[in-house]
Amino acid sequence: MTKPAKDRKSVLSDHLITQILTMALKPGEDLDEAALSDAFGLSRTPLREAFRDLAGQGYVELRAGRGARVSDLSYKTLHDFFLAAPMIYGAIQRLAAENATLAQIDLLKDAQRAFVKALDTNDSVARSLANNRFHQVTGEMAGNIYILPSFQRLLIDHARISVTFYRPHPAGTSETLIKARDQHDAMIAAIEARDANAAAALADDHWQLSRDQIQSFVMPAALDLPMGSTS
Amino acid sequence: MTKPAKDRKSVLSDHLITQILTMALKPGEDLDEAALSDAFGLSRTPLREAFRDLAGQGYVELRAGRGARVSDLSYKTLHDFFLAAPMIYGAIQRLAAENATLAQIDLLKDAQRAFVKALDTNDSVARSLANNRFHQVTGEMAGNIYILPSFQRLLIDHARISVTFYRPHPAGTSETLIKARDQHDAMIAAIEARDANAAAALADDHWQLSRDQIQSFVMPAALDLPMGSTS
DNA sequence: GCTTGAATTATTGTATACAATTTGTATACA
DNA sequence: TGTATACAAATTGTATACAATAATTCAAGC
Repeated sequence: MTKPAKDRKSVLSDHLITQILTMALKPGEDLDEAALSDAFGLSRTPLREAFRDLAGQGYVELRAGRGARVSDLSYKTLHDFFLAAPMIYGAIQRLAAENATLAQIDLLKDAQRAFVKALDTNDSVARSLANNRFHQVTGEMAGNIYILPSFQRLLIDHARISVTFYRPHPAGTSETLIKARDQHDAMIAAIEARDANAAAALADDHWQLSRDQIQSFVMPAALDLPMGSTS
Repeated sequence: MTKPAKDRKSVLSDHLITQILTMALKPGEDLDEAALSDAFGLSRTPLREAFRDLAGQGYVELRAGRGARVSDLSYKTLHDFFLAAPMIYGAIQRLAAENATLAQIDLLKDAQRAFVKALDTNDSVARSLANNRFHQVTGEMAGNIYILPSFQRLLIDHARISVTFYRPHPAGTSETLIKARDQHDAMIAAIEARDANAAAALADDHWQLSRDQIQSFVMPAALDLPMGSTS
């Protein structure tokens, strides 16, 4: 009845990845070898190999003699993030438009359908993962092995930052999310039309949107009430 | 007398890294666990961990059930390389100029001194490694964790491509290498002056030089002899 | 009461034994 | 002669035992 070890290992990896992307495992949190090997029915050897794989992809950090912990997400990284993201995403979008196969375009449409569906459910975790999936596909489309590593790391923290600076919207889907959805649609159109410039420009728009979202979180719109009023 | 295992492990990693960068281990060549664990006095467990670390950094590839082999270097990767390199190196140079500490600038000067020294010795392997070291330092200076992963992968293949397309020069140091040396000096000056634009422009020049070198290798200058002449 | 330091405990790192998979080889058959 | 299949050998993956290292506790001294 028990699945082969190979499967258990990838189940563990997938589990940790989603936990990290959705911030269920917080940055800096450390991973307990004993507990996880117990929980997933793996001995420590393959478990530690999984940790190393995740470290190579940037999900966790391995400190000698002190085990693995979830990668940091500091103010410094936030700054670096918004510096690097427009350039890398722009390059990925441009290359995606130039190189995407028809099969990949179908995958992107599937991803977008899942994203739109997630918008309806109001499940912010599902939404973030669906968005992550969408951009992962654009990365596959671009297919440049030198740009991909940086892009993947950006995707990790894109998801985590989105969760951090997400504020639940009172009623219906927020304007920001509707814009994001429309931008995704425009990206698909640009890629399908092989219009690299348009795709790159859309990447910029997408980042403007992300920056705005965070700014409005840090500096919320002033309440429309006179000072000192009691509710 | 035997050193602690921790050291043996890093010795192994360093050894493999230099072997791969200098093409002593060729792309696609596979690494023998048994032989290496024997040679470096390590059991297979830490050895396999080292393989995974190197895989995460892009030196080797791990194929399930079939061990590790040195990362590929195909025509496709060559194309991708020259597409990505100017953008990434430009960004690194720009950020290096903006963020380098004085201590790091000293390190860069040390690296350049070593590079110049290697030019004199006519040892192409030492030269390539010294050049690699120089650019590694610029990466540290930039200090952007999102751009670094792609930059590191470019550095690996920068070294390997240089070795591949290097043609020994008849007498003295080749013009290309002298130009490269001068560009390095200019980079140091730009970084020290905090001139990000100049630093970025120098990255472009550096790439033009690399492209020229490869083009002259692929398309050698025509021999100045009439057809059919006998030597 | 706080700091320092030794002893204890917990956790991480390595080695080895065993299981599972893949690869190579020889033989049978078309 | 070429292909398929069964067996053998080699290699890779996992589990567990042991060693080394880091963290914690508790007591003694300042």
